[in-house]
Amino acid sequence: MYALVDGNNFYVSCERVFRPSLNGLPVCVLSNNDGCAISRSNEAKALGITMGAPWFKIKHLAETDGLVALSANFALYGDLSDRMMSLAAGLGPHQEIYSIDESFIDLSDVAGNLTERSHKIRSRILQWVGIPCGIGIGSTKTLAKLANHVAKSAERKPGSYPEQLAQVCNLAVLTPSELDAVFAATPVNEVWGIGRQISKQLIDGGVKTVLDLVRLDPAMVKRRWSVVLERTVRELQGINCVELEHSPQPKQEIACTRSFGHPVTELADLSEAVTEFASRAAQKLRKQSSLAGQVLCFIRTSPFRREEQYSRSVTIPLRRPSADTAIIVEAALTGLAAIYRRGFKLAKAGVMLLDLQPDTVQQQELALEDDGSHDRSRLMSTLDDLNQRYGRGTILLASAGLAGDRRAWSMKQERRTPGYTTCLDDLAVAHA
DNA sequence: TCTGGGGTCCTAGGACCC
DNA sequence: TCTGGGGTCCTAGGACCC
Repeated sequence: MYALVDGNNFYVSCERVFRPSLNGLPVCVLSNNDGCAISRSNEAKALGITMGAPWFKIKHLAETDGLVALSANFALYGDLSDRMMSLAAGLGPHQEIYSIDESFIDLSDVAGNLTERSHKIRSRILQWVGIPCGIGIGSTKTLAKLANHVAKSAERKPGSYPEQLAQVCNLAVLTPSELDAVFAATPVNEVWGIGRQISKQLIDGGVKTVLDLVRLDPAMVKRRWSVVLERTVRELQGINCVELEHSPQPKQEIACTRSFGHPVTELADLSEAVTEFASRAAQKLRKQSSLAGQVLCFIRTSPFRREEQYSRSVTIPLRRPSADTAIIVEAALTGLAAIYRRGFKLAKAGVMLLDLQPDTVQQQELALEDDGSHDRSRLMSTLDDLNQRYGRGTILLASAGLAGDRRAWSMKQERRTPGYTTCLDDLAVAHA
């Protein structure tokens, strides 16, 4: 038995914790560059704002309907996420943190009334952290996800599901006919693992609701679609196919990519950007104690603009696996020089680290004399410590250029809220 | 004028091997 | 006109997730 605890409209809810005046208003949080809406309050959803809607297309709603848009403040969301997760962990013995706002809890050996217990945890998260959650319970992870969808929909859209399923929905205690009714009321595209392409194919084939899907023969589903969809069908039928991850697995690839605030044409500016992306990626790499075998660098124009497109990537193998910022930046810049072409308005660039392996199994080269690698790794730890303590960008490679917003490629963030819980200068002040 | 960032898994097809 | 069978490894691309 699993529970899925999921923060409602998470980023917007985080902003509301520190600005309660936003309650009841249509609010959305924008992606980097204030590009598009990535979190929406219920009121914003009711205005018809879809996930990923470009800001310039919904901007007019600020004047006509009082829509409030905020730049993403990931430091704040990460911190509130940690607090929410530690309370959610109280639900059962094992927790898998699935994303910034979701965690699965293994309830297999938890005694007592799971629904009541979940309501208590939900209230505690709301009171202690300020984030409203939905909790779904089911015998597989896919069913728990579905239950979570029901819990949130029942609350947001009265009449969509029975009222008592709002906020906490435990599918395991429903009678077979109640369960069928829930399945029949849920469109197939709401199922975890069924996206746009597959749901279109299913609907074309007459499979419109979860009830239609759960009644299919898994073997047929595998033949006609894939093992992935077969697993989903089995999970909906109550057969566990996706285990809980008890400990977070190290990443198999690490990326740092950004869209630019303005189009970039010059190699010098691109080199600064790529230096920074590669440095940040290397830092993430060291944080999970890994080494990279290859470095990928890419640049591209904006696919949304009607002009000649240019998109190239190149993968540079390292002579031996490394987590050294200087080596990774050098590889990325070598790659950049190879794919750069003058005359294109570039909109985005990125660095990815591939072929990752634990730093404990590093294959040593036959060294006839001390190659200084020990000193290098101490230098990297010192670099990370200083940037951790005094803030990102305190120490960086000279090829990263000037820090701050003077760079040609810096992203736009015009509606950023304070780092309420992560920056001393931004602490809220209580007035007597 | 203005459209995010960071991941995972699976499959098909090519290269290569005996 | 005709051209085996079986296997592994790698990569690119598609689909999905939040």
